[in-house]
Amino acid sequence: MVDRQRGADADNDEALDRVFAALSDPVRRRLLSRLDGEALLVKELAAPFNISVQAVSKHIQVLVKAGLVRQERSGRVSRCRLDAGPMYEAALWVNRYSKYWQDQFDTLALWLGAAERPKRKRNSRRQS
Amino acid sequence: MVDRQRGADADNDEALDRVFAALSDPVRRRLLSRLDGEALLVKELAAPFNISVQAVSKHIQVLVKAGLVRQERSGRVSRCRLDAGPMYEAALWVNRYSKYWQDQFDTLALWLGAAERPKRKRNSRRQS
DNA sequence: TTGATATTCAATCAGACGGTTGACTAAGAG
DNA sequence: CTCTTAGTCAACCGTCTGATTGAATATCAA
Repeated sequence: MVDRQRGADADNDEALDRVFAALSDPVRRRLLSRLDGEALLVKELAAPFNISVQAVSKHIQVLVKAGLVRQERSGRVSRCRLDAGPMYEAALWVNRYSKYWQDQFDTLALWLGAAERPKRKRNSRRQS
Repeated sequence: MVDRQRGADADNDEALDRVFAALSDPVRRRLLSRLDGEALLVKELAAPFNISVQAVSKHIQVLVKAGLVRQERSGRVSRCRLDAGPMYEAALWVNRYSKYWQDQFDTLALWLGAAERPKRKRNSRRQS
C-alpha cells in the first residue's frame, strides 16, 4: 500500500504514464501512424506486421487503455479510430523543454505552420 | 533473429523507444523536471523521494541511456545535467498529431511564447 | 447447418522493470 | 590511518510486458 500523495505533483499522472508507455513501442507507434486519418480494422492494422494478430490486438488494448484509440465494434469487425486527445498532455510535457532546442526552433515552428494548417486564419479558430 | 528492416520506417527507432520509455515513469519525469535549469548531484536528486538512492541511481542510468541526462563525475560526486536533445525527436513525433488538438491550439501556441523565453536573443530570427 | 472469418480470451514463457538490501570503490574530513 | 560520504555494482524478488499457441465467441456466407 504505497501512499500515493495524488495531486501533490502534477507529473505524477498515471494517464501520462500510460501515454508515454504506449508510445515507447515501435509497433504501437506504427499503429498510431496508420490510424492518422483513417479508421482501420484490427485485421488491417495487423497485416503489415509479422507478429500474430493476437499480439497486435494486445497492442491495441494498450493504446485503448492509454485513451489513444477507441474501438467500435460493428458485427464481426472492430474499427479502430485514433483519439489523439491524451497525447496533448504528453506534447505539453515534452514541449516544456523546447527552449533547449533553440537551434531547431525553426523546425519546431515549422510543423506549426506545415502541419495541416492550410491557411492561417488571422482570427478565430474555426471550431469544427 | 528478427529481420529488422532498419531505416525502412522512421518510427522503428530504438532511440525513440528509450526516450518515450524513460518518460513513462513519474519518478524519471520528476528527475528531469528538477534538472531543468540546474545540474544536481545524485544525492540531491534522490532526496525528495522515499525510495532508496540505488533506485534513483538506476532511474538516472535509464535517463542516461536515453541520452536525456549526462553525468560528469568530479571526485566523489556525480553531477547530473539535462540534455533535452533526444527529446526533440519525441516532441516532433507527438506534435505530428497537433492537428487533432485544434481546440487547444491557443494553448499550444502558448508555450511557444510563454515557456521560459525571458529574453529572446537580440539578433533573434523571429521575423515570422 | 456448416464453415470460414474477425477478434478476443487464457495459459504460458522469457526477459525487462522497479524496487530492495548488502557489499564495494573511491574520495574527503578528522 | 580511520571514518564517513557519494555513488555504483550485484544479487534477488515480485510484477509487468511482449510474444506465442490454442481455444472460445460471434458474425457472416454457402
